[in-house]
Amino acid sequence: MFTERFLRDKRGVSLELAERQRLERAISEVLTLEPRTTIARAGERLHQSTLLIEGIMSRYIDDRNGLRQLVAVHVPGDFVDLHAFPLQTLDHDVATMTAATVAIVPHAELETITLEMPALARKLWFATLIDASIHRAWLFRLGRLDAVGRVAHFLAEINARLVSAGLSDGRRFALGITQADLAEICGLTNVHVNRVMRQLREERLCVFRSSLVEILKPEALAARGQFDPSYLYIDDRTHASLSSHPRSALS
Amino acid sequence: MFTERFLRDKRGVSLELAERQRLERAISEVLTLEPRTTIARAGERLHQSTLLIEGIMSRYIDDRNGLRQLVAVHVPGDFVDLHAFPLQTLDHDVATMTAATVAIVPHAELETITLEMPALARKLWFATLIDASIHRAWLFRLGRLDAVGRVAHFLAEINARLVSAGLSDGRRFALGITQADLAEICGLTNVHVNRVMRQLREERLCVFRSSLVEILKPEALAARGQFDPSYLYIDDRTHASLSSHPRSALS
DNA sequence: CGCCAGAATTAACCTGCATCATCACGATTG
DNA sequence: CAATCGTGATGATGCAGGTTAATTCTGGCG
Repeated sequence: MFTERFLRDKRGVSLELAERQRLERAISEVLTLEPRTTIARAGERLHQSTLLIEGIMSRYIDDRNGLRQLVAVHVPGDFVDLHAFPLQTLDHDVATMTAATVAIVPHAELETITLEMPALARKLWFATLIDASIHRAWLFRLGRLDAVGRVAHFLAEINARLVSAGLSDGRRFALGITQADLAEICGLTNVHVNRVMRQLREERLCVFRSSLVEILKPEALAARGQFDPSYLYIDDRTHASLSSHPRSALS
Repeated sequence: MFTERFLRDKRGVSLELAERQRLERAISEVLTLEPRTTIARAGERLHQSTLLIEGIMSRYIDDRNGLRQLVAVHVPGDFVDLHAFPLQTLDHDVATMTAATVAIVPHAELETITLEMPALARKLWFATLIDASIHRAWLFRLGRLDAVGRVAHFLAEINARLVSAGLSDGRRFALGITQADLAEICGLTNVHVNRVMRQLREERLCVFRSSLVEILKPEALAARGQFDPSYLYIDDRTHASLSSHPRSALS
């Protein structure tokens, strides 16, 4: 079951058995990829999309000076470049961060699905809109938070998403990325990220060591980053405890 | 024809006559709105979406201190909160910036369209993905550009979009927003935006006065903001001249 | 015509983060 | 085993942009 984590725990759109089976049938191949492998470049015409099964992937935009801004980080269960199906070409590059396993879904299959299973098509649409929602949270992060807040917000987000994927217990998780990656995510320099991590460590909020993240005070970390998980559209029943805002708790 | 500008000049997805007529029929009412009117709040359950016919609208996320980060600015022809149809609730607020005219489309109508006209449904999906693409360009802007670059990038973007909507000649356009709005868009303070505008004026790149924008050197402005319009998915035939990158020119 | 509110402008001061440089540690390679 | 490289850690210095506050400018309106 390669699609096991896709849309798992997402509010009101869990897949029907038939839909899941149809998606499984749509997979043409399963690949393992090396770390730091680019699988799609901006402007290329794409004829397939990529469902991430294992590992961490990223999407990024390069600037004139070779610096890059990450615009998305993907965890297992994410349909990384599903938006390439309606868009046909992308505005950014797509790459693995760690070693990864991915399932390839030809656009021709998605085409058939949109014609034959409109309810499933709607769920695919929904999945791409969650990515957009995460983009907006990242805009908030870059536009309104200071360095410590940005890192705290990102770590709280990735923790929530990994909990949802069954890959974090809410306090500890493996995240095979470096401080330099964190810098490209948060719009900072790697030097300053290092100082931020020290501060988070000294405040006993969070420890990041050799790609293992340990969150000591989840609520305090979320509060420091003004993190409110509602933009992730995770089903409330499963994870009422991730918020820094009481109003998001189980009602 | 309220849908006249919707998906106009968008690469490969112009509407068929029947599709446009179907969309027109889906409109339940047309409203005029005051400036600075909030029409949807984060978390509310929505049962309709809003097509912007005239005026400028925005979407924004508030922070703890009452500061806000704009995550989108909309021009006539944009289906402002179409993503509320699959998502049902939004992660942000939606408001007018200027006085505006909007067409209301009930989600029940969109529901019918997805069942009966899958090709049109795909184009609606496409429209929401352009918004996501713009989000990514904004992430690049906030993460990698300095203050002057951010403002230059935004003004170049909004110019390109208004050209596409037939509301700018490529050099001059009305944009009923203040410097404080610009600050909320670019993640700056209004004081600093003022400094930036003076610099752009002194460098004779762009003049912004009482909500009228005049771009003196479009190419230089785009270059200063590293603006490459390909993320807008505008049909190349119509606007090959907006880029700062030769490779985006008419081929 | 004077009044007023919102917007733009400018100045003085301060700070968060970039920049540049160096060093330590562990893993990988020849 | 030395050499190299990737990653993390830390100090010194400078500047872009934030903060605060005061002063115009502008358009609308009685």
